[in-house]
Amino acid sequence: MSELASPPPPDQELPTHYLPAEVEGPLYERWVEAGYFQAREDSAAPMFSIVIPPPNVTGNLHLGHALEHTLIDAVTRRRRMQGYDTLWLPGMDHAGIATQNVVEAQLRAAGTSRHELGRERFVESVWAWKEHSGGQILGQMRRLGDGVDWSRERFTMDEGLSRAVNTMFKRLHDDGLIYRAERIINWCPRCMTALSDIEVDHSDDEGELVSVRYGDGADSLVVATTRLETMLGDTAVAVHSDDGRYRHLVGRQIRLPLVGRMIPVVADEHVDPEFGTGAVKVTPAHDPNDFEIGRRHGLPMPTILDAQARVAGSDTDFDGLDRFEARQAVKQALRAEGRVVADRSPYIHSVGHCSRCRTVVEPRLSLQWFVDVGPLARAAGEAVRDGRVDIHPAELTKRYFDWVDNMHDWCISRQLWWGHRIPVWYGPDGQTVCVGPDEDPPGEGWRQDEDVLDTWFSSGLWPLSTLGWPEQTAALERYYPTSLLFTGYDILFFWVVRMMMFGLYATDGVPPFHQVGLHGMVRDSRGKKMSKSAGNSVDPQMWIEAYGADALRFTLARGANPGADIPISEEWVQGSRNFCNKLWNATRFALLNGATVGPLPDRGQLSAADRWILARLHETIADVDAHYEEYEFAKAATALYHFAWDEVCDWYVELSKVSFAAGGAPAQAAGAVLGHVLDVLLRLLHPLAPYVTETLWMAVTGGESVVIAPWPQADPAWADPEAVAAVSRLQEVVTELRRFRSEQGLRPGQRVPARIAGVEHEVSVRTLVRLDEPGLDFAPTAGVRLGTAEVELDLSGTIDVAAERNRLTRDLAAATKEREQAQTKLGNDAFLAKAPEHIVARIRTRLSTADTDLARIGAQLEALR
RNA sequence: GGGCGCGUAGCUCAGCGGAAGAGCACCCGCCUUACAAGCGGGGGGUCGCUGGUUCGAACCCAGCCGCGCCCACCA
Repeated sequence: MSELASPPPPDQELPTHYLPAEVEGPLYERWVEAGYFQAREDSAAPMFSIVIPPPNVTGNLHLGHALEHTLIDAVTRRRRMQGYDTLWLPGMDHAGIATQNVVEAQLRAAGTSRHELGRERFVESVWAWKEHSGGQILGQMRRLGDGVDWSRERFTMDEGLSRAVNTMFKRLHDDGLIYRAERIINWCPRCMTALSDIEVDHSDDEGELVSVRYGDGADSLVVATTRLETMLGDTAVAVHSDDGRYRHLVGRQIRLPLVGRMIPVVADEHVDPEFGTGAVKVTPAHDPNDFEIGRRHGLPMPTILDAQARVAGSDTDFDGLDRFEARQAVKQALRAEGRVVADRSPYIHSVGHCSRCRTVVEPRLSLQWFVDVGPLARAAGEAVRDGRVDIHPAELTKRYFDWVDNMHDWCISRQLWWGHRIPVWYGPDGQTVCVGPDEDPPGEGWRQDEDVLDTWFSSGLWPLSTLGWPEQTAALERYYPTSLLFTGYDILFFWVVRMMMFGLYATDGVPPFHQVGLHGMVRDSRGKKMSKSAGNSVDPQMWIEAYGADALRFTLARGANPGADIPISEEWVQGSRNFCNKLWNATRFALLNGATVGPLPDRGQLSAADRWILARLHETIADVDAHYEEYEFAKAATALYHFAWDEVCDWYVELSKVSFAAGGAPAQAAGAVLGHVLDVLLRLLHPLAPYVTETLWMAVTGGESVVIAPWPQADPAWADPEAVAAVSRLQEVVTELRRFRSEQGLRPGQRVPARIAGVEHEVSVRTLVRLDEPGLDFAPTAGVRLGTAEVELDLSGTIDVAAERNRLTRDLAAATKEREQAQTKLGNDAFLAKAPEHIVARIRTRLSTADTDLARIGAQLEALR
């Protein structure tokens, strides 16, 4: 056990309530000034480094940030107390879409757009907003007291990051893993940019399924589509090669209505003969499947929609119409020709939407940059399969594999203006050059690719770029790979996989972290996702101000089961604040009664209560420590909550009053034990409630700071089954007597004379239940018996017979049921033969207990007649 | 269409093979000298349904029913 060689605490006067604002004020500054959170790069201590997910800068701290930082900070504080050298690698989103979304929304509200504003001024605006909201959010983060260096400099897209991005692009490019190709990509006509697969949200929407006859006479068939306007770009009709219905048509040309051009009927395995008519129109430039069919059959691929999804270049009267207008116009025209065979509406089908603006995504043939993820994803999968990287909770590992094993090539070019520009230059004669970080761009007549890189390209470099990569810096040497990445499961694919791929690639096989920890999303008290549109989102700042950062943090931790979402509401935060207050007052009691921190007295000097709470303390240490190790914050928090409140406050503190009242050696022992228990408890709680535990711990121990106090170690030598059993019996007797009192309508404060026999710790019982010694005129009017305990009470008058009979009757029913259950089991030969010894023994004990209870209760009921 | 997960007290959730739990809410009594942000007592659940395995099932298996989430190129 670690004893603190510190002076006895100064006389402390704590107010009766925990006042978070007063506590938090100076502490954070003090921690930072003392350098508790600085990594000691020259130390020989083991190290623990964490990549911190950058908060999205949109102006306000939200509960997601608060949760993430609470948990990461808890992990870090524990590691620091365990003697690790710790480092956070924090950052703001440096190329993220959130900020430019905000700016774009503002522009839209002002009736303009980025295209009117111009590239240069748009980028300036984004920077300005980033500066503004970034500063604001950093200030808010500090209220949580996580002790990280949140200086502005750490959160800018600086030269170092650009260099890392450029280096990675160049390497992948030169290795042939980045290529440029015409593909069908997801295109947002409003944002006017390409989107990667995961930036598209699918939902089941109402549309219409229109069946149209293509061709004439015998050379005709019926196709169905939900996007009728795309027929203007059709270059074939496909059927399955085994489909007898259409065999005669394969290879023939049929006439495309409205447009008039002749298109072939091709046989392709992709077509499902069971679906619809078994014939499908093929629009290679506007549908991913059709594109593949087009490639297999060498079909032309005319584009008939422009960047804003207006019909263009179709050589028809529909040119200039918006895609949705065109859809109806085309249908009218086809109907006029009598070609619409069926029109199912509404037809529910899955439609892709832009995750930024909800606009319906249009598949579009366009020239984009891609990463060939094959070898990268394989390596990312391997690193987890062979155990170099652990994912917590393990259940999410399967999802990870599903993802990396089936990953499509990654479209990394975006037609946005804020971000890292693709470092490829085009020469006047069609030359292409990828310019590396130390190379000058080519001169006159060359122009750089207009596109910028997907935000996750730079984010994926986080573990590297924050440590100075591509330079071989000392930090990189010391802190790569990091120990842990802790983030929400929702960005396992977006971010984690990307970091894995880049990290492994850049270092020839060293994964960027040893462990990945995943937490859930914050929900409201009814389990609904918090969102601004649903109106149930909460500004954590308000709760921090009302209840304190500790209350918010403890609430979040108490709900954080790995990988599962956590519900939260104001009542929960209140409960946590109340818990902080409980700790506060328990400490206050300890200080008022002269609790000390120092060597504990010999075991012989300790009361049963002392030995009991110390045994429970060490069980709790072992328990809580194991939970922390597995990132089971909810279990750690709950265990501490119940130990502190139910055992320390409700029982040990009450029992210690007997010792303190006795004075002398018992009082000294209780003071030492109480001081020790609080010391350890506060240390265990510190990761989850840093401010209140720091304040109280300093008050109790007089130590410099709990931040640098050693992490408690469980010592099985403190186990004490005898004391645990004794206190358990004591609790039963006290509870039974309290129950009697309550049901008899006795006021809690009213002292009652009683004669007690067969009870081990009589003085404790008398104190806890407020029973006086019997006087000369003692005239017992009621009795309570439990086990060996016999208590006679003088209620000076008649007792409430009805209440007492009611109480005993309930007990009788319970005992009867108990006995029946036990008897049934014991009467079962199979049970006796097959159940393990200790289970049978337990049932036998239950039976005998039930028997004695029945006899006792029966006698008492009899006596009431 | 696939995959994963969940249905336990009014609400949010733990428990995951041997006597149904917690927090909040609810009812009764209390300003009892650390704490009314508190103390003591109490009520409340055929653990989604139906079968199966087992001496024993909230817990394991199968099938239903009802919810989530993720993935997916069904025109």
